[in-house]
Amino acid sequence: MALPRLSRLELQIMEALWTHGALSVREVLEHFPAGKRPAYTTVQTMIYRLEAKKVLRRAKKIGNAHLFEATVSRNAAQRRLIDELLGFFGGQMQPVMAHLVETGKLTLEDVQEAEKRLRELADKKKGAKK
Amino acid sequence: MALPRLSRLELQIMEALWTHGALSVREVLEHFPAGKRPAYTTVQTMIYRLEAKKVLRRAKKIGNAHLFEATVSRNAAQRRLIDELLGFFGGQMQPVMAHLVETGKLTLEDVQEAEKRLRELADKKKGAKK
DNA sequence: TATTTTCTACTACAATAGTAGTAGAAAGGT
DNA sequence: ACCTTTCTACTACTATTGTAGTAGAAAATA
Repeated sequence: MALPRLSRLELQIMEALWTHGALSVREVLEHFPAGKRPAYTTVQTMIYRLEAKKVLRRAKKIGNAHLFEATVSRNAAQRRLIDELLGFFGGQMQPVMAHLVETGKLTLEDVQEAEKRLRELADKKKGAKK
Repeated sequence: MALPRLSRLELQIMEALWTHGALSVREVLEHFPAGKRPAYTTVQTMIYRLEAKKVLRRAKKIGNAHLFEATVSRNAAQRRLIDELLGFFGGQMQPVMAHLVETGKLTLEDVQEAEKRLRELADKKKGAKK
């Protein structure tokens, strides 16, 4: 089964696990920006749901608390997100790039790095074919 | 009020309006890929909800049918989507770019165009400052 | 060991999203 | 004018997401 769609809150929780490894409910909670922390049991519920979706599992137990760890990679989840976004743009990347450039989210280094990669891929393809 | 978050189905409906202008419920329905068309009233319900959110309005009436048109631009909606995506990546665009390149979603032209834009912006900034 | 704290396991409920049926008005065709 | 089709305006129900309370077990601590 492909990895399921993760909601906003679910992703925030997974982020904590991807970044810090196995965590308890309380630790996940504490990785939320103070001020906008949901209730302890809210995080707990979401973690249980993520467990049901099998994107995380109970790794071990410390004291009476379970530690949860991600079972899907951040990379896979990111790809899914990106692909969904692409869906809306029907493959048309110009507007996306344009917006990223205008708002300064994309640096010259980012772009040059991408260009280098593209050229490498192009070369490899040419070499392989015929 | 900022434009509200639009769900998947809502975006699909808006897409039809952005692309084809004012449409009736039935016309929007027909712009769904045959095979995965929801019921007529499903589309109708979503359109009513979009109307409540004020992202579209009744433009005119042809026969007994209303024609609906978008009141927010596709561009604004796209920006919102992109910004949301950025949130998850914490501004780190490398993984996004990498994925786009690997999967061939980004062409060399796309990247070069972006690079040109970036240089223009850089020049303008330098000129303005000092 | 008695008390307090902290967790787990459940349950509950509101909001949003997706899906669609029904009744009756309006238009269209014959 | 009458039957048929097409719309509108409501209503309804399910699934998902976000949010959190409660009861009781387990651990920490006084």
